[in-house]
Amino acid sequence: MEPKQEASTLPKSAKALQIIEAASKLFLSNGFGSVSMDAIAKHANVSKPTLYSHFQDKETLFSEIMNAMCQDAGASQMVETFEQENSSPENILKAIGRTKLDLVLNWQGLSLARIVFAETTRFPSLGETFWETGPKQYYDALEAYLTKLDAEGILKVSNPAKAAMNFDGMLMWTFIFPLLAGVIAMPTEREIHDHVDGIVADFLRIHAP
Amino acid sequence: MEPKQEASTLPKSAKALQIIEAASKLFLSNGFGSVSMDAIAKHANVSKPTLYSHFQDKETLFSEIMNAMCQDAGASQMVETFEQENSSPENILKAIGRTKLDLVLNWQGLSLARIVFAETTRFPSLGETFWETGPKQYYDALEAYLTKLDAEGILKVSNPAKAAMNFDGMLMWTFIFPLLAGVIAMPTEREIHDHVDGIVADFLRIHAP
DNA sequence: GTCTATAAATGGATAGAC
DNA sequence: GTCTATCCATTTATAGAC
Repeated sequence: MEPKQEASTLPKSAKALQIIEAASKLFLSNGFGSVSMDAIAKHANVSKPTLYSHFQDKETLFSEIMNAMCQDAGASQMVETFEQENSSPENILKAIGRTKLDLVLNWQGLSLARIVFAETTRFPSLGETFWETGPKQYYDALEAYLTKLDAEGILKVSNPAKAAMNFDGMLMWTFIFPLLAGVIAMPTEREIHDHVDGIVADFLRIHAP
Repeated sequence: MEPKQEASTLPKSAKALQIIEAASKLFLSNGFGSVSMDAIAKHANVSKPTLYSHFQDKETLFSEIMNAMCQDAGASQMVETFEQENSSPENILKAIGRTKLDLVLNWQGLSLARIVFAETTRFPSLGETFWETGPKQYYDALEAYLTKLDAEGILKVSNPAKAAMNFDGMLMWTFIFPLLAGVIAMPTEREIHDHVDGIVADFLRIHAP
């Protein structure tokens, strides 16, 4: 077997991609335990031996897929928006808030959170990858921005790290908690918009100089 | 072992209680999928036919136990503390905050949350029971208290329901989110105490008249 | 009512043909 | 590399003895 110039990202064959796609969907929908390798093979339109030729076992498959998903979900969106210099802190914070909520408040984001929370005791790397690639980057960036606002005297933020978490807590909790408990429907864009405006107003009041 | 006038609440035999106790522990530790009826029978020191004579099937057993646990966890602690009239709003809010965090930030509370979030799609009644018996009662009581403070002009709370959620969000998020993701250890009493003080200060600043 | 033993089905993983 | 067919362990659930 000669390696051609095929392997650009990583040598993933078409079958492997089929498997990953099917498994992702099934794991997100049903968690780890109640998804069988039979079901994955069936939905991917491959046989079980093919499945096992690409992935060592079920745990490895799950770990690889979920870690990749955490990275995709995190890396893509958390680096932008912050500090288009020509906008007011109020508008920047609103943009940050809406970006965050848009990222999380949808079917995939919620499912990912469910899985991470449920399976991180059995797969510790899952929680770590999720945290490092997602929330941590967000909090670090937000903390840096708040530190800057404090240094410039625009806001008074004595503990930027705590302030970032509290901002995010107010932002998320109203929606994420009842959503995870399954007692409300996904909020509309309008609801999200209004909520963010309210939270930013509260936050600015807390940290008024 | 003769059953005397034991059964006060509901006719639960000794064996049934053994089963419930063992199953509760196992479900909390491992979720629904990966706990087998064999394991439950074994830990309860009963045979499988005995297990099945008391509970129709695994799903029913899970549902019954978890719903009962949600009720226990909710009913016990949410009704007290509010409004010992002789204390300042600041101190009452701090007491409320500490009570809530003490209730949730422990091994059982966290496990319960994991299960509810993970399994509420398959067992919708789980999320509903959890919400109605726990968080909802808390938020209703807090909302009522904030409404009163607003009416008395002590604080300015234009939307008490939202304010209650935001208070709880700031209170919980710092701990609950990284705990669920498995990336921090359980906070100490000291950390909780300091955090609550900070949150209450922020909340009072938001709603200063 | 409770247990031993087992049925019936499904799970993860593999041998061997193509 | 892929599939058919299968192995073996485990799972849910029950029949029948005590």
